[in-house]
Amino acid sequence: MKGIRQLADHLDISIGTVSRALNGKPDVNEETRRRVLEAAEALGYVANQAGRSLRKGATGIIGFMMQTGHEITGQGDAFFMTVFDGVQTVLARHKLDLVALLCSSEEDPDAYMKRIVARGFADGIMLSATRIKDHRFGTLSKAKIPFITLGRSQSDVGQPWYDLDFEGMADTAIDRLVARGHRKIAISRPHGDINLGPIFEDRCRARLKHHGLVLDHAHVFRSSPNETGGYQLARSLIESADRPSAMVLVNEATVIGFYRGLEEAGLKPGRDVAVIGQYSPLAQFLTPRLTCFKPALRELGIAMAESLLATMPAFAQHYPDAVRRQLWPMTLIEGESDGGVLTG
Amino acid sequence: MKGIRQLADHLDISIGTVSRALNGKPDVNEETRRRVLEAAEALGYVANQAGRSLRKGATGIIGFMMQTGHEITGQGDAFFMTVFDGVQTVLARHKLDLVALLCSSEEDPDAYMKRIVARGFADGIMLSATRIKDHRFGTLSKAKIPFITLGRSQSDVGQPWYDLDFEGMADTAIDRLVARGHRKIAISRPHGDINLGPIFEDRCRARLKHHGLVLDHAHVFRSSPNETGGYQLARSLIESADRPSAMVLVNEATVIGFYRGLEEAGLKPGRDVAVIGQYSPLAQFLTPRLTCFKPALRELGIAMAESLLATMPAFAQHYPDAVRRQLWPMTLIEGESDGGVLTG
DNA sequence: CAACACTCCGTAAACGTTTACGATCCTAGT
DNA sequence: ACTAGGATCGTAAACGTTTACGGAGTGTTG
Repeated sequence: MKGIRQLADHLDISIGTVSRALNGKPDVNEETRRRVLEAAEALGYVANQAGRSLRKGATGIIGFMMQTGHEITGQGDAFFMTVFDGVQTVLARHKLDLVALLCSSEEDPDAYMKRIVARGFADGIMLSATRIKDHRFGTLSKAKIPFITLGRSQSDVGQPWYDLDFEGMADTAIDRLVARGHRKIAISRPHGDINLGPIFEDRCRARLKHHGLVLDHAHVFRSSPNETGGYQLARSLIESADRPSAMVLVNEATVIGFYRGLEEAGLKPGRDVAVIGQYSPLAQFLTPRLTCFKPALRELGIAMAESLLATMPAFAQHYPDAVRRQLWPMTLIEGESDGGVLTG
Repeated sequence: MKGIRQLADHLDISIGTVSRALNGKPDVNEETRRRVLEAAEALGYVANQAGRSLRKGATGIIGFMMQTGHEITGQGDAFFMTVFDGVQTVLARHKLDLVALLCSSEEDPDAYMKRIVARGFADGIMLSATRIKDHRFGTLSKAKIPFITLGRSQSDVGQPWYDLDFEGMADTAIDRLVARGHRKIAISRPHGDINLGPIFEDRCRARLKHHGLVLDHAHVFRSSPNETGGYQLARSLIESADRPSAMVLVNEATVIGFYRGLEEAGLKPGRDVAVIGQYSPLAQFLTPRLTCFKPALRELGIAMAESLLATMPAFAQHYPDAVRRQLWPMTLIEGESDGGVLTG
């Protein structure tokens, strides 16, 4: 089946009518519409995407940008896959397709986004791993491409965003540790310029201050968001002067390396060092089970997709009260990794 | 910048010349070419993808299909991300873009592939999680879309494929366990119709037979390719009559759940039950460290991309001796999880 | 000087859609 | 019977490129 031309000839009607029939336009006889749909099905006709995009100036694609090279995307694929799944269910309603735009580790993320934008790849973009200064925001904004971010940034241009409620996580984690008698509490934040870093550190510091405690700068550790990063984190913690009795890990991928690092030094998580982290599918299979914060990721995907569509003129009508920006709650899952401080 | 028309007007030359200059065609004066390139750069002109695809009948996109909903893609994102990274480096040479095509858990993979093919989404496709009978092969073959699979299938249509060398893994793992005195060896294979299942089981059985041993059907376990699947696997193993002393896990995501399951029953991996698995970033952080088989994934991506391009007329010339099909080797990483059987 | 070759460039068609506009036909109201 | 208006459909332009073809100009050869 070549194109709409052949389909029209086969039915002996004009291509205009065929197009209208296929696209559900009103001014076409229901009987003809039925014939057209049947013939299209029978002959396996599907509209050519290039032709359609060219004419309509839209691609019907929503892109989700990710970085390959697991240095950065150490977040575990369960994370993104689950979010994607939620996004999909919303996009499917509007016959939009979701694709993951994969930026190679060899390419600069900002340059990559420029290419994607210039090519007119997608009608809307979702992006994560937001940095403190993130040029992708400006690129998208200038090109007037609707987008939403998972994560905040100083480069905010008024776009909608969602983010995990790391503030809530910080507060609850600190409160909990303090209540269990911990006084010297350490935290880890992603290294580099990931925006989450300062947000989490500042909030932890503030909450500790609220309890009359201080967050020692030497107790703010930076780690790669992966297993090895967690291992090195444990090493650093062990060697640190005035060793803290508790650690809050903001990145979920570090926890297993952290556990291992402690164990090699004869320290047991939950007994010698209290550990609180972010949920990952591993959390409940660790020994001791990790006390952690778990976001509802599929629902996050749904909400983000709706928020994005609400900013796109073609779909906004369907989402009059989508929540534009939101700190996404995480629920506490109690494990045994955050025991109290040793008394005596 | 609207289109090539504006750029041509601005330079006061025809659009034909501009197009030729931009695309590196020979019959254009080098001086004019320079001017065109400079102006394009200055005005930020980039060719509209829809127009170009329409005319050329090609999109410049290679798609890699994945399933969301981590039931299936429990393989860990480090896995795919690393493969992608390799693929990218090859595609970049030809200005091809790689996107991940995400099939929602709610949609049938075969139907999804049909949609993608019909839309003319990509010039070439890579796919994984191949099933014993996989209709995607036929869909792609009929549409004459070049594709390569990561994994084999009975639905083979002569397309190029790569696969991890699970046969080699089976042989080496069995040999190793047998040499350490194990006689009752169990294996786990993915449940459902993933093609890897029968391949791995058959090879393990054959290798055991080679040693004069039999693979009891009751000792062939099926598990979901994720942490929970591993946990349930341990439960099943523990409850099984005539309990095996060793287990070979073909899926890397199951290992942590398996460890946990054993521990809860007071069994120690490497002492009470020997465990051999497939590498994952977790492997070396488990206690005991997992003895496992590790593929070079980035290189796999490179090789697969080259093999795919070799089947595409437009690029074949660059890859005269790409390896079309290949069992990708895995190297043994020795941990402490596969100790010998208890004597006495 | 004719003939030819070569370089460079402009013209226009083609790719497959969607959609504004107008034409046709039919029904109903006067 | 005449007109208004609605239902349905055909026509053709437009979207932005690439590329086959041919033309103009210049230089080279016999």
